[in-house]
Amino acid sequence: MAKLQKSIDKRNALVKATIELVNNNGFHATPMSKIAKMANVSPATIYLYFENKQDLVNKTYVEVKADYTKYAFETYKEDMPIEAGFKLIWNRIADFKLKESENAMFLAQCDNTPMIDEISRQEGIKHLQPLLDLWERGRQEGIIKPLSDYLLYAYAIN
Amino acid sequence: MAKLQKSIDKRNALVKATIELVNNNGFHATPMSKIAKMANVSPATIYLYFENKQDLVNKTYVEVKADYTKYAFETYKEDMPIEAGFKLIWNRIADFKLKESENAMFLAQCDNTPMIDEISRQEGIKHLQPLLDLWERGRQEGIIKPLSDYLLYAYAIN
DNA sequence: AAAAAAAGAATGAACATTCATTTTTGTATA
DNA sequence: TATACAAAAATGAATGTTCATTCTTTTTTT
Repeated sequence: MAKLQKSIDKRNALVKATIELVNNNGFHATPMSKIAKMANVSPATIYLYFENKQDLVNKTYVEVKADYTKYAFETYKEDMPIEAGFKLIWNRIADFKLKESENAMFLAQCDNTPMIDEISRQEGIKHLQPLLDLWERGRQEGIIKPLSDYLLYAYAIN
Repeated sequence: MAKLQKSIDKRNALVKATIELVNNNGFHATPMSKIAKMANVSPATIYLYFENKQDLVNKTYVEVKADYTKYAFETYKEDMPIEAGFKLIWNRIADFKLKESENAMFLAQCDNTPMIDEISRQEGIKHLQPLLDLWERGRQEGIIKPLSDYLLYAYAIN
């Protein structure tokens, strides 16, 4: 009971400010004082909602990742044909990156940086399980060639 | 002349240490003192080779990016058929990520983070021109569908 | 022996976190 | 319904540390 006395709005504002500031400046270059200011809160108040800066960014990461995967798999059904499944998910991911670009950008930074604790990283990966399952199913049905495995390493072009 | 009095070995050691430490800790969490220590040099010495920390990481980025694109396009010829060209480059990129994973990791961090100055970022993009040209050629020859354009946004799955 | 390179220690600013108070909220009593 | 008061929430300022950069001195090179 007594737990949710603290304003959920304030917490949300802190998470939002974290995303925006980290996107623009990176984790270590965004001081707690600025996060506080953007959320209209005193620096000390952040510590009522989060243990410390690391905890704040870890929790933000896991939450955004959960939103992301929820969106990606929203319309997917496990009994879909492999190819249709991939196309669907692929498209949903594209949508997410377009429509929620702030969030997508934040995830990209977290995923390519040592800024998130290993534990929270694992936590985030768990949400991707449906995709890994689909991959495995495609493999077993012989639709995914061994070659693809190797090519996967080049999934991004910067 | 007088310029290259300073040891190229020392400079290389600094660049190498930067890559390793930034990979493990991120830009802002790797102190100049540690970079110096790993390169067997005094902190002050870094400033004989680079203007400041930002300059060190900018230059490191541009150099690694140059290596990367050199490798990616090494065997590519401009008169190749579109598809063959893409496959070749794609494979070379995959190779690079496997064989030079430290460097690839460093680039990924730079490309997904506000840690590099805009100017150096542009500088890095210039090297990718052959790929953009190929893309444009594929478009003109009608081999690349408009749809693909949209899907490009989902080129990565984390 | 002059000039260049390198060193280590010193400086000052930035920042995460804590501390001592103040403000707000919820509730029990009149 | 109004009042008092305890608990929770919020605050702003203080603390102590970390670090980029500079300064002065020493070492190396030519």
